[in-house]
Amino acid sequence: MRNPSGGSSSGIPEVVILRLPVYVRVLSQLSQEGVEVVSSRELGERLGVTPAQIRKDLSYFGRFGKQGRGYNVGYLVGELREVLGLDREWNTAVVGVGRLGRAIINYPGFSPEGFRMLAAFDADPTLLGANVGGLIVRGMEEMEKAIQEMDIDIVIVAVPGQQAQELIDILVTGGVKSILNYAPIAPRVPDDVRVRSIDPVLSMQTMTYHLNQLGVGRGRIGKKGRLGSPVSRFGGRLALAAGGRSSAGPLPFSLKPKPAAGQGPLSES
Amino acid sequence: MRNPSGGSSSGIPEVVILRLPVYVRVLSQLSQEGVEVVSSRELGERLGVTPAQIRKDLSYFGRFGKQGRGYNVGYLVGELREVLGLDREWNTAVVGVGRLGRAIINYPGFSPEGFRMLAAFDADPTLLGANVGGLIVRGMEEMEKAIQEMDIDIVIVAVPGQQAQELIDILVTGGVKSILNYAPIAPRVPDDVRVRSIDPVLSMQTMTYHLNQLGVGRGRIGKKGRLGSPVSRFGGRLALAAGGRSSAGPLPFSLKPKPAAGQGPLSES
DNA sequence: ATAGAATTGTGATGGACATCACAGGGGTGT
DNA sequence: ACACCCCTGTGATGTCCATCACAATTCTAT
Repeated sequence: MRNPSGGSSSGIPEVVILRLPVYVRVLSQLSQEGVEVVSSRELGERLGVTPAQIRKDLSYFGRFGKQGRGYNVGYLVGELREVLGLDREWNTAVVGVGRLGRAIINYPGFSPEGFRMLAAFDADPTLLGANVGGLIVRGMEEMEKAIQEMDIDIVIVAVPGQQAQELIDILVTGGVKSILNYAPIAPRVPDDVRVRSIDPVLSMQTMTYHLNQLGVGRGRIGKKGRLGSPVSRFGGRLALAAGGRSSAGPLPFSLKPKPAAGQGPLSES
Repeated sequence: MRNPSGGSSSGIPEVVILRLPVYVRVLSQLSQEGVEVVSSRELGERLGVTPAQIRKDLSYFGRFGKQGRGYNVGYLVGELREVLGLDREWNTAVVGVGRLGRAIINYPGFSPEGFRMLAAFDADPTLLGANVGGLIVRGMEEMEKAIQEMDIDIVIVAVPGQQAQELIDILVTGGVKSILNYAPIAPRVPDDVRVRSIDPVLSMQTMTYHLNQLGVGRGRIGKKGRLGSPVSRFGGRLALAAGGRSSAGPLPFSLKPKPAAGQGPLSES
């Protein structure tokens, strides 16, 4: 495969793309505060990122700064918004109109950012025709056609885990290229499809490791009990005072699925 | 700073910790399906990860497998749950009981995983005393004391962005070491505090970049308009047919905040 | 004008981590 | 009991990307 790393086929690393929206957000805020010029150092302090990283990230897309001075906030935010496609509107649909799906549809944060919620689908016939946040719930059999006709760009998956992979497969077959997945699974998709997963439980479970190392709240035993043998080894590296950093290491998964070729791996974000 | 990379002070890379919960999830599923033994190859196919990565990840914590055979599913899942602290219960509290906070409190996914929702706080006096999903909403002035008395391990932040950093500062001062942040900000915390952020809009905004490269749905112009100059450069790397992979590159932020020393950078996950 | 201070953009460097590749061990069938 | 196949655990290797460090440029003050 041509593209050994995380970048799309242009030479821009995926990590960089993942940081841009954060830059945009902070820059927009600065702009609203009336700040006209900002240096990579100031921006870095505000974000907890090194100035060098910011400069290098931006350099992938152009030369937006002025030596000795910094970046014009309004200009830079505009350029970045254009790079990210945030100067456009994007059509989205939600599949799964349960508790979660309804919360998503009613979430007021998408629309101001240019994400138009245009359709909702659910397999439950009793929901059919219901009005949820201004959308009429449609059946699954309409989905593929409707997505194409309405020119949906991004589909938000909010169905139970058991049905999620199957749904995602259908979406992929139907030509959907971007999926925001709320189901607690590790979706598999082809290389040209992008999935981001939102999974609060996973996030919590990665924090418990560090709490555990800290020796926090010992004594509360879960009801779920061990599934395996009771032997407790720990590879020899007990590491008291695990402390550690909060900052983010690179994320969970990066691999290039060697075995199941043609399939993307675990989701991002 | 001792710990140059992403790992906590033990030698275990943070990326590895971030993958473990996913392994646990798939292993639990296999266990329920009655599978008793699994090889790193099979596991890798199921997850979209190379077998070598799985073996190496597991090797940080012990030698759980058997040559020529694979891993005993029940045993492995038990060991990993112990490593992650998933064999215990964890006390959590929610701050911010608006639309989002209520959805979080009522989310049925936490409790089966051992996360006990024990308290809810909000600054809005009209919410004080209200019963939300079985929790009585308390005022912010009670928060710090209550968190300590109730032995809260993880605090979920669901307040508006403007108040989020201030709240997080208070939590940190109060000794909270793990925060799940739903506010659309890049929280700054000291190195010994862990934050994971959940930010659907950010996730969407990283996908639009690739859609844009694909030339999807050109012609829909956002209302928000450009903020900066109209000049449209693109650093020379136009990259048609951006295709690219869906798989996850490492995550957005990893840095070791060089400037603002002692502060953690952008959130994880 | 000129000196000095600040800041960008980028080649070079280094570190973290994914992948490779193989020695060592174990199971199975004849 | 032997031969064969399979699979783990891990040192060695390679890749990606964050950081460094500096030449080039711009602004400010005098």
